[in-house]
Amino acid sequence: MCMNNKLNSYSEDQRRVLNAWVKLNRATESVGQSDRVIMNEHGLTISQFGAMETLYHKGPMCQKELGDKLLRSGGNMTTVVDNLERGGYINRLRDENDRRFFKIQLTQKGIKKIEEVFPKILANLTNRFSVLTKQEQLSLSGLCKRLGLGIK
Amino acid sequence: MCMNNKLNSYSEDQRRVLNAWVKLNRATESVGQSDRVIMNEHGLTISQFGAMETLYHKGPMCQKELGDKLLRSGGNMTTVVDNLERGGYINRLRDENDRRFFKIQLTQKGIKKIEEVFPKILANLTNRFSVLTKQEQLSLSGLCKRLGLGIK
DNA sequence: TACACATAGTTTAACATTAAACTATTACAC
DNA sequence: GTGTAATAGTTTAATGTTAAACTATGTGTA
Repeated sequence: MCMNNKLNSYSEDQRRVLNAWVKLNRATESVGQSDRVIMNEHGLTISQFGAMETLYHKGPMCQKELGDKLLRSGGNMTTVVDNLERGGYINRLRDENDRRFFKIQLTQKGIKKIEEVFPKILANLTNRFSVLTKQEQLSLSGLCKRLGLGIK
Repeated sequence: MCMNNKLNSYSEDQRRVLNAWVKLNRATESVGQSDRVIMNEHGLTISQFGAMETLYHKGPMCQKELGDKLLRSGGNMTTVVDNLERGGYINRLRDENDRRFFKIQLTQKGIKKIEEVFPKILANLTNRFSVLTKQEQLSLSGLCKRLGLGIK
């Protein structure tokens, strides 16, 4: 039926990997985009929410560490932290022991915002993941952890 | 030990969902970023590769359809297709039956490029997914498909 | 001390991405 | 037929994102 039979030219192993990658990507984007709509309704971007959520749950840290946790480049962290600072959600505190570092910490306004938005994101995630059983959620976690870290 | 015990304030159900979401995101980003390095070495961005790969495997289509498949906005497709057209990788063909549409199709240069780069991406994916058994890859596909589409 | 090297952060150019407002074209109801 | 709604695509403003070159600061060694 299909005019394009190029996918048939790949081995079974290759098709299985391609299919897994496409499904993984689509699931991540689909859930992520439903989160984004909620964040936007509260005036935050995905990156801003991600940075604020990390600072909220893991405490103050420097930009480099934040970028490492969020898998983002240093230049990108400068941009995102600039915009959060302009919005009054975070402060940059120069580390006087080692002046290369800033300690990034949430302001009261930032704490209030993340405490307002995070429960709504959590509710959305709980809803999205409710199509999987508890065991399936644990299974997905385990598979993704190994895939992300390269652990057999 | 940890100064921030906020995560302990969530229910077991909530922590399981949060953990699954973090792991899913990290795995997708980790694999995606390894793909990106390869694409960049060949002068393509992730979006450009994604559009060309879709056109290659599914045949010519209009921008809207391409955007639907890639989960991207219409405005974004204009940008990406503009840049691909400027690079000589695709052509816009006006549909004379319904002049609202363009048919986007790969040029010979585009076909040559995707046939050069796609095998390297496929090799990288095969390598990254090799930490999972065949059964685990199939299991991951199934879980992600249901999560992405909201199917119990 | 001086100099090489490493690390944190910034800047720039190029491209990606969205929402929203917009144009052009087609479909449909009356 | 005419007007209204729907659809494909474009534009704009704002933000995100990277790589690469850069500044500032600290480390370590000769």
